[in-house]
Amino acid sequence: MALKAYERRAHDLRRRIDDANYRYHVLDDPQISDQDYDALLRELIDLEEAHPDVRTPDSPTQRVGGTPAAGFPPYVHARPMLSLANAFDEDELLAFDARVHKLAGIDGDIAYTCELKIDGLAVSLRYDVGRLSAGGTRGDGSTGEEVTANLRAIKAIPLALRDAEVALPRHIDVRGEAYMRKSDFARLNADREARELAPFANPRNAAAGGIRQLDPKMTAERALSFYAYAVGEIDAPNPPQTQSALLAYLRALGFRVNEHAHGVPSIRDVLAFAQEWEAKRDALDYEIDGIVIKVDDLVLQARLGTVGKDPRWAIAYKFRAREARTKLLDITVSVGRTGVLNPNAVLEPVHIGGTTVSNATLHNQDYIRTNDIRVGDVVTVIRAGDVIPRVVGPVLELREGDLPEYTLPTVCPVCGSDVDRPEGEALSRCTNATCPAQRRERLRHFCSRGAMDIEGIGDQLSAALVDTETVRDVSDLYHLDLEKLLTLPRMAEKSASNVLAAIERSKSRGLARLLFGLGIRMVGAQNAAILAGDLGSITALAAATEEELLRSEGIGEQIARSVVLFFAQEPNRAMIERLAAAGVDVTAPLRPREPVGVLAGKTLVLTGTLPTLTRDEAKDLIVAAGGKVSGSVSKKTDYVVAGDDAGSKLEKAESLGIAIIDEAGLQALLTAG
DNA sequence: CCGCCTCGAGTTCT
DNA sequence: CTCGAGGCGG
Repeated sequence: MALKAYERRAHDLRRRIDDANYRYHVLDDPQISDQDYDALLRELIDLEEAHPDVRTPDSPTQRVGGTPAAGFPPYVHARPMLSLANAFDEDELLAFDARVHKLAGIDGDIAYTCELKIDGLAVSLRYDVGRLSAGGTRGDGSTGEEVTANLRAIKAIPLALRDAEVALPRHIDVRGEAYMRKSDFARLNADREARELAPFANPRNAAAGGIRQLDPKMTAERALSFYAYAVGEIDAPNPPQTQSALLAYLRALGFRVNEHAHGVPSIRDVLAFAQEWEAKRDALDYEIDGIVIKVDDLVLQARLGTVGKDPRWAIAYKFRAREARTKLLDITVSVGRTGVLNPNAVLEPVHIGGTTVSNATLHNQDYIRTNDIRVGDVVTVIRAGDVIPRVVGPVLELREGDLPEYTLPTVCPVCGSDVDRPEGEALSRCTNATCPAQRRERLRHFCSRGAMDIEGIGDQLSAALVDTETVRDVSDLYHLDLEKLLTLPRMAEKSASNVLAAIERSKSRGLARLLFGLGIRMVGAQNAAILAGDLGSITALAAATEEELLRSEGIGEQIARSVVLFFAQEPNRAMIERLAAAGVDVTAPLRPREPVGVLAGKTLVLTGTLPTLTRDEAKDLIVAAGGKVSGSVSKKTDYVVAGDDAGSKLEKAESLGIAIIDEAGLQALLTAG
């Protein structure tokens, strides 16, 4: 059957536009001018409008066609999108290589593929018989959000695969990174600033926001780009057998593949690649935060398998902490719940690695003095292995004129009372226990998760309650009513009754958490639990002498004195009476002398993020089984429970030869008895 | 009295 | 997570 003339023309236009797209977005080698491109697209749009029957789903006019979705449906990955373990230095890369050798039972060199780790958003694209049928974000690795319409708006993502060089796969999931070029990011932010919108902190955030736009037109405006680097489920004749072949295959199918990806014969070449790109990263037009190393042989990859969510055949080498220079505009001083004066650096906002830093703690007077940090200095700020930025010191050659040395105020910046700094101690404290700042912070602490866990009372509401004198001490919480709450700003029926319900629920937390919540100096969660378990009730505690308290494990003179002092004060005694009278549980089950349970006498340390349990849940389980949870690893530690992104504690455990288990291992221990 | 171990307190940004 | 400091064993 003969095609009508306009059908042939539509087909021809689509082919030429797709080709121009491919050359422009994938090959970076445009052959026709923007004007010519626009003319072709215009003609096709007009043609399709005149003859809707010639419109096809993969027509270039359909990139921004989809209707805006309300929220995103879940997108289930046929094969999970894995996360990567991190290496932070060469030794860890070498350790990775050694592990691969050991697991694979190979003596000679192992070939790897090195790829730049682009800082964007990982997505998965599903192609059925050569056509983009769906796409989603990584999410938790097994389920993400279905954002097909938005992914179609990214011009570097082919709507249909090319079959010129390789046979089309019947089905393929292509994984890659959606990202924003630095130049596009700069343009976007300039535009947003002109429109008085808040600029994005970095290209990654802008890209992620772009993908999650409800209107695909907005995604298109973000000018996102895409690099393909992996394949999930695949059903194809002669699929590639190595990662390097896989990248070539993706390129043949019409994807952009990063041109710096590079196969190497051994780990030594990986180190060279890492060094090269750590030095050259700023020259690229996109952000990278490291490199990804994969075992090249896909059969060997499959043999090595995964542990948890991390493949054993790949690792991410993260570049060392980023540092930046910025101006120290001011030093402000805040007052903590114990009265400690905390100097904070107010910085001219500066981008470090992924985020904008504008505040950083300066710890105390000594830290400021020893690092010679002065207001007005240009300072160096780093973000090390942790996420918390640190002001390391001034850039002395940029210091202008005579800047005065900084000294902490000698009176409290909030209430004006005297500040006390005992001989030899690092911290200065406001001496006024009724200082509004201290009262706000004490209330916040009382309501915090580890203490009475009152949902809805955070720093905002704590401050409002204290400042309006609605709550003078924590016992007043239990005499609040709707009427009083509704007088506060941003408080309506709904939230007020939620808060009241949360307060009601908090009455049954028990003595250990109550004691911790009271914020007695030197009594944290651990000591509170010990004291509660040994004395059983707040009346017993209030009546106890120093000598009696000293019998408890880990309680020495200082702590005992602090507890006695707290209960000797009349306002505190009155507060406790009121708490008990309001129905707050002020008792605790007495601790058995010898812990019982399968973990009796065992000390465990938690690190990283566990797959299903929260840190608190894991801790509760261990304690219930008679075990102890400690914050730091030492010779006395029996097990380290390691989850995702485990930090230095894991290293320490390895160096001390302490048993390391994962969540499943912990569950096994718990059920063993 | 010294050194190890543990605990407390405070921390940035999204 | 890190620092400072209290508790306690050697």
